[in-house]
Amino acid sequence: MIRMTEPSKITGVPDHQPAAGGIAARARASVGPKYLSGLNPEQREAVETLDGPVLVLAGAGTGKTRVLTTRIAHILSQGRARPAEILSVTFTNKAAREMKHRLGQMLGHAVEGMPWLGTFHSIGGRILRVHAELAQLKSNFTVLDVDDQVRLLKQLLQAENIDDKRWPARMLAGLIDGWKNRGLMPSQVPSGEAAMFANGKGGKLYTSYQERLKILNAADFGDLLLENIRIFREHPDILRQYQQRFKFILVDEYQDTNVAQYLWLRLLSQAPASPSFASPRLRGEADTRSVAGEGDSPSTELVEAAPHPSPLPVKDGEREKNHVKNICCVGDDDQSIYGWRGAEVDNILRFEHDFPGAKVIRLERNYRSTGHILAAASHLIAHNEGRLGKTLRTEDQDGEKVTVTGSWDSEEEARGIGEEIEQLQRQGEKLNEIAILVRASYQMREFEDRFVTLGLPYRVIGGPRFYERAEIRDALAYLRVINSPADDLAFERIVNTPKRGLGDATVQMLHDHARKRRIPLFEAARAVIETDELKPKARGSLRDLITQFDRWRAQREVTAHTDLAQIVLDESGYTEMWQKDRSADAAGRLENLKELVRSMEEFENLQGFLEHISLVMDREGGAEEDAVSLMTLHSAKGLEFDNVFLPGWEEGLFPSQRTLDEQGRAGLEEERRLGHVGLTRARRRAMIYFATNRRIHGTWSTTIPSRFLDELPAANVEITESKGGSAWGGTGGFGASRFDDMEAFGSSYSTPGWQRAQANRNRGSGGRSGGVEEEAGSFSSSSSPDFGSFSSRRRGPLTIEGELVAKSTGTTSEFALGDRVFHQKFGYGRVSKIDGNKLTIAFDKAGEKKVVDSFVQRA
DNA sequence: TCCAACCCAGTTTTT
DNA sequence: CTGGGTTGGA
Repeated sequence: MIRMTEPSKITGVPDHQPAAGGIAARARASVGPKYLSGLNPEQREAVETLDGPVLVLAGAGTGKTRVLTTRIAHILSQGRARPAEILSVTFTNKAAREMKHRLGQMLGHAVEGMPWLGTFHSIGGRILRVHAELAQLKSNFTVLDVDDQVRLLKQLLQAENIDDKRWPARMLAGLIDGWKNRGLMPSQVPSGEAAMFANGKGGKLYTSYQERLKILNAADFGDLLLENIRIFREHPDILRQYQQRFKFILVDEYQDTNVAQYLWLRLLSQAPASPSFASPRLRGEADTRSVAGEGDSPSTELVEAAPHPSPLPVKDGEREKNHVKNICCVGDDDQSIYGWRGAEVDNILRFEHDFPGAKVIRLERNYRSTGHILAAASHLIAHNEGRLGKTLRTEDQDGEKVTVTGSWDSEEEARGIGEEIEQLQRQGEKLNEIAILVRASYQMREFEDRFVTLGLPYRVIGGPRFYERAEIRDALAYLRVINSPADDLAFERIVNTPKRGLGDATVQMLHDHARKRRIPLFEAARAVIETDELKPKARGSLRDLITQFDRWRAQREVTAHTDLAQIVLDESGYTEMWQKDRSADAAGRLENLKELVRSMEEFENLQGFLEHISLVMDREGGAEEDAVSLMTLHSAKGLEFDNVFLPGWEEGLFPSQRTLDEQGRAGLEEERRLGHVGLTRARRRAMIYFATNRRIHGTWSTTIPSRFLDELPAANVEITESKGGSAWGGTGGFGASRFDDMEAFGSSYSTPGWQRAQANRNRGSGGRSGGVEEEAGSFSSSSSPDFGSFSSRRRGPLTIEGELVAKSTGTTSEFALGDRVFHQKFGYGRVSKIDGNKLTIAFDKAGEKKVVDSFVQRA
């Protein structure tokens, strides 16, 4: 059972990978350990070069994860280090899990867990908990999510009397996050930048934000690394301890590291400096002085500590090779797509400079895509200037050319792709092997509507992650308040959720009280209910809430933490709140809550659960069923599919105008890398689309094809007509030939959705220029008057339509007019019209929609 | 305190 | 055109 979200698909390590080429390699392979067999010479070199800094430039589909895991296995089997002496960092939990999984397979569970294999943040958090007191925290500190962060900043803005309309808390959160990404503590923020926010108050706000965090015993994501860096710099003995512990360091996705992560790695990667041995000054150390002397004049600090665009270069001769630990960074500069989030492509581009004597190994053999796809992707990315340069090659066949298809508008684009997917499905392709990769998430809607109409199963990848969902955060907030009564942010979050009549006024009052007496909100509440400052109603419900919390805390001693969570959710009325909710996603939310409680079992106790949850939780595994995947190009990184659709290649959308405006040439290059990532997701077929007209913010505008289309090599690309026949073996072009195809397929494949698609297709690309007026996701076309002009010309569709009519007059639908139904996407509604298996439903929330009956169930 | 009518702004996302 | 957030009335 392999599903798209399964770890095994994250990076392609195909079974069909040829044996290592080259006589020497083959000879070695025959004598080497078993895990080395099957590696190609470059991969093998990357695995076996254990000493000194190594940069593995691993192009898409070249077996990057395989190299990383095999390298760890090699280190262990060579006895060079014990599991606990290897630091191995990834960006995502998914990647970390995947590595653990593969290591387990490779080593046959011989090695008990790798304690230091994890994400930057989880490892940083772990280290910070050990030395929490050095960051004025307790070891059980809370990791704040974005919501908490923003709420806290809002309060600070209010306290400063800053108009949070003009200076939104979210913006400040972004700024602070950016500073932290760059490794800047409040005192190190360049004054110009600090002044940008709220007329010069930005820096001060950052400072007071940090102070508040300490009081709340909380850290945000940025702190997990930044506080590590601070501790390492201020306490060389502690740093040395970690330097000695980690004999080997491995880094995944190095191209995505930001400055803070870079500094963190740099500090850890230095050979432990023995007191008797004067170690050369490294980049990381140079900064130490400025931070250590925080009271010093700000000017020195600014000069030294504002590493932008990248920290100070290491001067030649500053370091000898044997002072750098065995660090191996794996990455692909051509897949760096997170610059806007603080990632510094520079880190990977400057690796050799930062780590003199570094061995650079290129993995260029691609085991994923066909020749045409690879050529197209390589050509495209070759237009970038800021890159180290790799040329992907494959021993696979050329395969099918990459197709480029123009459509009149985005709706036709969605129709065309929907149709093509059904075509592929007919050819026996699994929907799981089909993906649509969009630049911006708003493009998804059109496809969703289309797929709902067609009854085509699809799944959206990405979107809000599990622990980011409101219901999960609410539930966690309850548990946080139980765990630590001083967690004001959590208390504030749930004090009136579900509604208890404790609104802004009450909360404000509690705040005043708490601030005056310097006590947590919860304690303030306890005090306030003894007074008559609140109206009886509010006072009563606040008292009830506090009594409940006291009871839950008492229960904590005698109840398993999972049971406690269930009790809290039920008794607080939180479960009930969603049970009463009639909106479409209420059921899903209740399901998520169950999942949350279930997931708690993996942890020892409530404390342990809360400490890890914010770092480790991610979205649920998703259904196993066969479905088309719909996601952004960004979330597609690391995945692969046989068939990949790339819609929306238009100037302004892709490359995104905003990125171009804000980042200029660097932005363009990042967009191009995004295109490269998109293309290289495809194993066998890559299909690019562009539309001439697209609705942006509600208004239609004409667009021009993306410049990236011109950058594709003509030899590997085929321009098809608005619904190309040739892509799947037809004669191409429209008119009679395509029509024949339809007739041929009509007999064996005749879902109503498919038939509608045929009708729509003809309407959209043939007769009229638009389709603009058609309501998205509706069935209007199949019964609209102009269908006549279509059917009068040809017999085929008429027959199909005949069947459809015959079907609709029968009593095939299990639904009756006025039935209450539930739809996965639109929620509850009432059937207002029935036409065969097509239902018109007036949804409570989503309005009137037409859907296939198999998509709804009786409510 | 709560809900409904307005108004405005509008990529990409992990931890 | 949508959704989020704010404002105004009950």
